[in-house]
Amino acid sequence: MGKGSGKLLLIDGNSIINRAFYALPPLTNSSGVHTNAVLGFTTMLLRVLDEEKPSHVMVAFDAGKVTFRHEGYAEYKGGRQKTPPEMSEQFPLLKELLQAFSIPQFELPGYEADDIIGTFTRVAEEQGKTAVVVSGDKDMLQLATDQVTVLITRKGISEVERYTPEQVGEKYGLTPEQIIDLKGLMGDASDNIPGVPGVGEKTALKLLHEYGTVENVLDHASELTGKMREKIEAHSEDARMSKRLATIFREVPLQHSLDEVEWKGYDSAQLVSALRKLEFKSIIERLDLSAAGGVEQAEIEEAAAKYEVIRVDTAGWDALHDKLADAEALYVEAHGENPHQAQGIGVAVAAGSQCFVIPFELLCTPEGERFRAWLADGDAPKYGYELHWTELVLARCGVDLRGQAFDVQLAAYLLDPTESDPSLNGLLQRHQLAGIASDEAVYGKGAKFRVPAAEDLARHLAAKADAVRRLKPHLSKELEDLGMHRLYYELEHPLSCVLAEMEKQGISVNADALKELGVDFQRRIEEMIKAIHELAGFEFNIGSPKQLGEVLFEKLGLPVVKKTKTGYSTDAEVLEKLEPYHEIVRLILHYRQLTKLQSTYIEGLLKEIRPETGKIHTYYRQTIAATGRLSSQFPNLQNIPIRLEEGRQIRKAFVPSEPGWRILAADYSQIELRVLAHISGDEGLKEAFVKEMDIHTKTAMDVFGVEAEQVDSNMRRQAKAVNFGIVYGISDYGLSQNLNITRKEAAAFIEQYFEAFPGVRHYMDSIKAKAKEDGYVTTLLDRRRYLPDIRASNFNLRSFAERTAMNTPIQGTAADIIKLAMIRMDKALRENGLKSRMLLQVHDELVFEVPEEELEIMKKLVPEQMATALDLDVPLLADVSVGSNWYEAK
DNA sequence: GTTATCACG
DNA sequence: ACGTACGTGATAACA
Repeated sequence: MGKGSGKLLLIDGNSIINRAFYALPPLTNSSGVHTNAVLGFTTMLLRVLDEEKPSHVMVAFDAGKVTFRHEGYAEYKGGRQKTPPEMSEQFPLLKELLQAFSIPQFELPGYEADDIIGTFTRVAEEQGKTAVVVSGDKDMLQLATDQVTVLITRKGISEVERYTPEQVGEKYGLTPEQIIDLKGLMGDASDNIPGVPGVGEKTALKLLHEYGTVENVLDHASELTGKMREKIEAHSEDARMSKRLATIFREVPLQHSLDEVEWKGYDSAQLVSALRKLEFKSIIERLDLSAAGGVEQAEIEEAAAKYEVIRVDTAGWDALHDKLADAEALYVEAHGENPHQAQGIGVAVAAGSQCFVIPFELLCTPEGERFRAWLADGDAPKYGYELHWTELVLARCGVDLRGQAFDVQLAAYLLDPTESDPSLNGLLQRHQLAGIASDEAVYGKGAKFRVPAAEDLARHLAAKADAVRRLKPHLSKELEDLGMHRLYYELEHPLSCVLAEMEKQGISVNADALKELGVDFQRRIEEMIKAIHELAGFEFNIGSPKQLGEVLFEKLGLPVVKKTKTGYSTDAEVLEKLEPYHEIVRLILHYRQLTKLQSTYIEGLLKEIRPETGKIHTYYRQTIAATGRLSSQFPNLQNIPIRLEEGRQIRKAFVPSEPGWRILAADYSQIELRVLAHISGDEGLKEAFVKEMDIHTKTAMDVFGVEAEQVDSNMRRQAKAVNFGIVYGISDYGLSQNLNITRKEAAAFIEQYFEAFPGVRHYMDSIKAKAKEDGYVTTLLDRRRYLPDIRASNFNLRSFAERTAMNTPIQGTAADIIKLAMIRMDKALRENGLKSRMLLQVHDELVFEVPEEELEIMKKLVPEQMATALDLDVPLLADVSVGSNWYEAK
């Protein structure tokens, strides 16, 4: 395409979809997904394509919420109504459809669609091409020139008004450039652009016909009279700013050439499949595409909504009971993230060609008995979504769940643990299955949450149960294909049931002990506040990093060590460096420490103790950590203080739930370095563990080239840091930061380490190479993590991916091992008929409560099960200890 | 909602 | 030359 020929079609995506949404009546496809705005957009698009016959096409979208316009005026677009979920759920659909049309989409953080379009028209003009801009926003008229025509939708979107500079002149008596001045004076309520109050279109036009520009109007304000003069003089700054806000920025840094938006038409098969998904039958017919498209899409359409929704109420139970033998998928809906608190909404079961939906209130009625028996029947297999969470929700109203056969969320996590959208809709989309309505659209968001009418609710929950059923075969096949079948069925799936038991059990926490500690902390915090304010010379909020920064660096003039994006950094690392300068710093550090303990651990934990039982029930999330670790929420019991004595006291409140019982804790010794010894095969490292040497001392000996007797505590400390660095995927910079040494010195340590442990060096090199080759890394049990950035040309991204490649197999294998140990312990407790209970997991530690008479056997059994969970080339070792609370079990 | 900070392995 | 140690969750302040 040479210069001078060609016509660009530039579409303001946000504006058009917005117009379309409000112009067309609500419309949903058979699974309840709203589609009216996409339909309107499509109609407009086809019409303009037909009429304009462009050579190039693109659609621009606004990206993010904050643009450069907010820098000068934070209220820009403020007070706008939030986008209703029925509309926002249509954006992904539209974007998918545009892809099927082979139409490129542009968005750039910090800029709006009209800026991108403005930039394209500038480039088009420079290259002697013509352009047609489509928008619902009259602001765009400022772009009109001899080469650029602007189409503004009217009456919905089926018709457009065509504006060349002449037509702008006819309609407003202005040049296109003056449209900006018009807006500067009259403002725009929808974007929260103020303009001059009291000046509307009429007045603004009159002024502009007389004076031409905003600036000129302001310069000649003295020639005006009365109210008008007062208003304009009082709001001259508003007018100037409004003009700036209304000006389209035409220098957006886009790294694209016009060639990239050249449009050669769409692929019929792709388009028809997208249109079928949306169920836009009339458009398929209009384009005469009925014959196009593969069988696959037809199947998808057929699979969608091919079931009957049956609402179970007081009368509907019998039909459900008859079909329970065929039931496949279960979906339990509850509102809230915390399974120990979520409010039950409804239960859906997909069975044969029917989906039954039971309101949650009916679950525990006498009529629900047979259904509850089915839920509790271990021989009645159920596919589900987040079954572990579901089990806890049901348990709260005394309903047992057994027979979990497959969890689509858990499976999806194994297939890609870093996938950010774990929702059912996300899963459906990734497997190219028909989507369902978004929760946001059905229930509303945040405070506006409402359970819809029974019929709408039933349709939604039925769609979810059906989605689970449709997903299951795809996911289990993929697990099979990737060789992850055993990881799922032998590790993660059984573990989810073990976790649910632990969480239901909970751990007893002595509230009085916590409160007592809290009183002490509070007294000391108040003393410290006084002392800090006295040293500063005035009162301020020490907890505010902003105010603290001002006090330290402006009032007291301490040196600025580090900055954050928003101001001075005041984190512990910085404060430690500042300690010698002023005694206030030490107090602030201590204040921080105590307030952390008070708010997160005293007050936070007290809120989580259930008054009826005195227990805390955490929730282990099994599908969060990219490495395969668990995470703990509501509250997090994996970060209870231990490193500093003051915080460690908190652990005294964690006690056995039965009189006379004890807390038993067992933790793996150096599990990650042992894993490293195994997977790297390094002889020296393996030998160190076989001979049960102190690994940090051994490292110090090799790195510093000295005998064991010559290793002092400082050498050992540094060697320990090197070992941490190795596990994290070492870099000289990271190690230098940690040890407060120069990068050169750190690099020398690392080199020494690799010379002492050549097998480790080889492992680090080969795992990076393998990751580059495959695009992912795996653990010993074939857990997988993709590293898309491993081949990035950006140094930072690539380096991050390389460290992850080195760390994930180590951290992930350690996670595999303790998970195995948990399953084995659970089994061992049952098989030996023991009363002891597994309560907590903290990555390399398991915590139990044990009756006195089982102490001896448990002290042997637990470390033994942990040590033999997986057979490595080095021994695994678990240390065990017992106490009357978690503090003492150390 | 995002940011800074800090608790753990 | 590039500039971060790996993996999490909770809280208070701020926007």
